[in-house]
Amino acid sequence: MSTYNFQSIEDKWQAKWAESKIYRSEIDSTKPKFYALDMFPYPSGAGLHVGHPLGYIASDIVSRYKRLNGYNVLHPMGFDAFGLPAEQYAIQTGQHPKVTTEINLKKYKEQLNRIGFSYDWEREVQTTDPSYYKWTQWIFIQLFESWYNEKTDRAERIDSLISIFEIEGNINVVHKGDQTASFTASEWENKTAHEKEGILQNYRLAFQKETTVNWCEELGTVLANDEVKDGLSERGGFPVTQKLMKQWYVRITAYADRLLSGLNQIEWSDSIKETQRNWIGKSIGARLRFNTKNANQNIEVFTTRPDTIFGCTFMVLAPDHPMVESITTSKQRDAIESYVKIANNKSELERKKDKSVSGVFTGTHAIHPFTNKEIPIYISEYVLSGYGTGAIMAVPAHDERDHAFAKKFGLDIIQVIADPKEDINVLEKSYDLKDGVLMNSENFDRLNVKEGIQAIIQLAEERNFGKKEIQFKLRDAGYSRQRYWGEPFPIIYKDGIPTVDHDLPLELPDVDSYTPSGTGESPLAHNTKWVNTSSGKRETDTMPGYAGSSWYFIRFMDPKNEHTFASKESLAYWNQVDLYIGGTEHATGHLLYSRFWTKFLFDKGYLTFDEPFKKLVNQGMIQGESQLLNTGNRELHVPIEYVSKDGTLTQNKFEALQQKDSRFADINSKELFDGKKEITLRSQVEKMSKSKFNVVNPDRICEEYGADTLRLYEMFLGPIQDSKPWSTKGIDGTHRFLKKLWSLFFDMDNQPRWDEAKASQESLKTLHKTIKKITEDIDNLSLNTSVSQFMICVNELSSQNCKSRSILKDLLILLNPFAPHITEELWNLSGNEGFIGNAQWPVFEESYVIEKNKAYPISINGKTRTNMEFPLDMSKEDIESQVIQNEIVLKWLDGSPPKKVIVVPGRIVNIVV
RNA sequence: GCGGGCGUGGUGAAAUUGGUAGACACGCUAGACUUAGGAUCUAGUGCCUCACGGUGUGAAGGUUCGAGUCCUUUCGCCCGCACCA
Repeated sequence: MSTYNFQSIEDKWQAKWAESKIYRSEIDSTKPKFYALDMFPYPSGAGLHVGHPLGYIASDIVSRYKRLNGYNVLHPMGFDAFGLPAEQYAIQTGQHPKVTTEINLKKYKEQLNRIGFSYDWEREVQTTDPSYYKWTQWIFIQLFESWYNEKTDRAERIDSLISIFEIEGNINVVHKGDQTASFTASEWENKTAHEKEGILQNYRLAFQKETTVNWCEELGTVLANDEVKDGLSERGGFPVTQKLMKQWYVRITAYADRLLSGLNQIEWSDSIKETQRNWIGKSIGARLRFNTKNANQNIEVFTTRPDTIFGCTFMVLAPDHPMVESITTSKQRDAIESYVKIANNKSELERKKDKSVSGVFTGTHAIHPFTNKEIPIYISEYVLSGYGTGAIMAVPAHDERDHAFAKKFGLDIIQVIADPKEDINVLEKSYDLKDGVLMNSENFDRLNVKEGIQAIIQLAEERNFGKKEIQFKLRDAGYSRQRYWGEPFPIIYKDGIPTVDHDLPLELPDVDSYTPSGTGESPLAHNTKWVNTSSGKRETDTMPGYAGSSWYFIRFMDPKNEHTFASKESLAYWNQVDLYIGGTEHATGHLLYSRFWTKFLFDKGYLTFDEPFKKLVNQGMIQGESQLLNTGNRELHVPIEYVSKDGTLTQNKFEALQQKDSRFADINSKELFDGKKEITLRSQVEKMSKSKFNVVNPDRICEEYGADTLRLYEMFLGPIQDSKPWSTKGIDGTHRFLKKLWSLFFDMDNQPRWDEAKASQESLKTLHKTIKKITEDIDNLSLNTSVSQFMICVNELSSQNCKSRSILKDLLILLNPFAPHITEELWNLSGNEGFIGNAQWPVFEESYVIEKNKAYPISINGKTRTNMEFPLDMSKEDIESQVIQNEIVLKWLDGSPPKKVIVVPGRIVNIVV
């Protein structure tokens, strides 16, 4: 057998690799390690399309390359299988989600294996496996039993906090958590167990809180902020409303600062770092207290612009601010109440859509802390209760939103910042920039904005009505889902107090129905036998999707350990993920939660690193090329398998389609084709999805061209970071390349071509150019240009009629990471021992590529006109004197002497005329 | 509105970081071999022009001997965040 029969080659080697377990990875302290990770997939029923493996191929190339360079490589794969889609599917079909998940998972694995990845499948993890989620539950317990000590700036055991309370109360405790009234040791002793737990919940890193949450009626569950897009659920696109519920939370806000600063020490793309910075949303400002007239109360506001306080002419509270009721005067009560009612009934989506200015006066005034002027207090929807203190000091001259409000309600607008560049009229338009000097601000006039902020905070602190404060947009992450298909909480309520169930794993029990109860209770609540234990009732909510995915990269290091989530030894050896490849859609979800959990486990002394992913690369999306048929009154997506390569649809195919697809059934085929054999369809690039009938399945490509061609082609399409449309047209080029490679080894009569003769200088040069380029490209993850270089290399070796076995052998090693099957086969056929994966990466030898001469481009006024070859060591002067005598140069000089001649040795000659 | 990124042939894209723009492929054109080709090989292919030559990296300026690359302005597209005080 010596023609390129990719199917039998690929089947054969995949079986041999699996049999010989050549991708098994074990700790080996004699070798440097490399941890290459893919974002593990969520196995849906649709299977993989060609877009999914893009990143997997790239990380597989790097993994194989690192192995050839002597690294001990950890390259695992697993499945994230808890969550909504599987459960929705289970409800629809009445099957247990475990069953459907297993079917999907099997299909995914088959598809992945067909592409020839070098995964160590012995390390596979599934988030739904009790031996895995045992440790997800364990980490939750660690969070529950920890608090964040601001003094040491790390998470510590809750036991130690309780000891402090017992000795001295909470007076000296500084923590990152919810505000807590101070108490002494004896006050602590006298509290009931309930009260104590209530206080501890303000400190715990996993805690319960009753708040307004994103409630999705259709899905019957609460969603995290990053699971909601524009007021609709990310999964399914159902409306999301606000609802008051008691929920579990994890205190990611305690880590806000460290999540922000940690970004500076990891190699991630600017855009994803920026997205995380935005999401964390740190702003430095001040908390200021305003007294109210008559009503003996203080209103606290958060502002980033304390320098503008002299321009504050009114205040605004969020409609659901707790003080609204108490400060509203009887005269205003009706108006306020009806406004609050309307505001509360609005869904998130309605509220976002409505940009109109509205509000109501409470009837009460506040006292300006500097001028002692009375300023009215309003409520308005434009102030959000969830940010800052839910109340603002309004400075219409320097805030666009306040300005609009002031205009509408006829309130004063006082300019307190002068624009250094031009005269401005703040009555027309607010001046929001942090650039300028203070005015109308008594003693603070002439300070610039930065100085003004400092000075006013200082004075506020001295006079005891405010202090410097930092606010984050980042919210604590909701951790409860009222659904079945997730990790159960290891929590039992004893007399209403949540206590830890240490008997792990707490397995997910069976239930009669997966349908949400609609009352906000999880389906688990139906299983009373499970819920009611001898020591109390179990928590019936389950954990969110990100619970299992936040730490899976750790479990891969030691996936079978029954005693701990991963041994100290394996953690110390495999350490951080060196290269993580995945989609950008996880920017504020998975990637942020993983960083949070890593930092937490680091604080607890379990990890020696506090950033999980050293380098992150986001692969672009592969879009589909939809084919649209114009039927006169509408355009229909034609399934791509019916469309010819040139984008036409034949009448025969169309009629076959009519039999299968009811969308086309009532179209009159004769009228549509009107005597023509085929119709040209309109193609359109859009998301690859089942609903657009444009999905290209990698199995089909493997069948028709082979996995090696698929791998090469996906890389050849362009930089992995870029999104690009899939076009099956271009794939012939990479397939042809593999055939050309084959014909370097075997001639047309299938006879071996190679010999043991010494390689020519030319071929050595081609080879070493290639070694250099491929090595650099893989290090930079510029894999598209690598494929080009391979093509150049094979083209050159072909035209050189290269037969040197040593050259061909090195070429196979270089190409192996990209096309593992064909290279393994040729390696074997051309008489090499063992697996090619055990070979050594060829060493680049500069002497082979050094040139003696250079064909200098000779340009006149920057435009290339001719080429002249000179030795590389020729002096500038000698080159110049020869160039100005050149025929073509003389023609351009047209008799006059050159103004200037620039000779850049080894590069270019430019003549100015 | 703020932030990040991107605009190069008919198409996917290269360009040693300021030095021959369009490598490598797809497609297309012509030819060879072939019973046939959706196989293989050869040549050509940015645009305008018979040609000499001109022109060309979204647009307009600028710096430079020289700009796809640097600077300024501007237009368009994609992504993220968004009454965040």
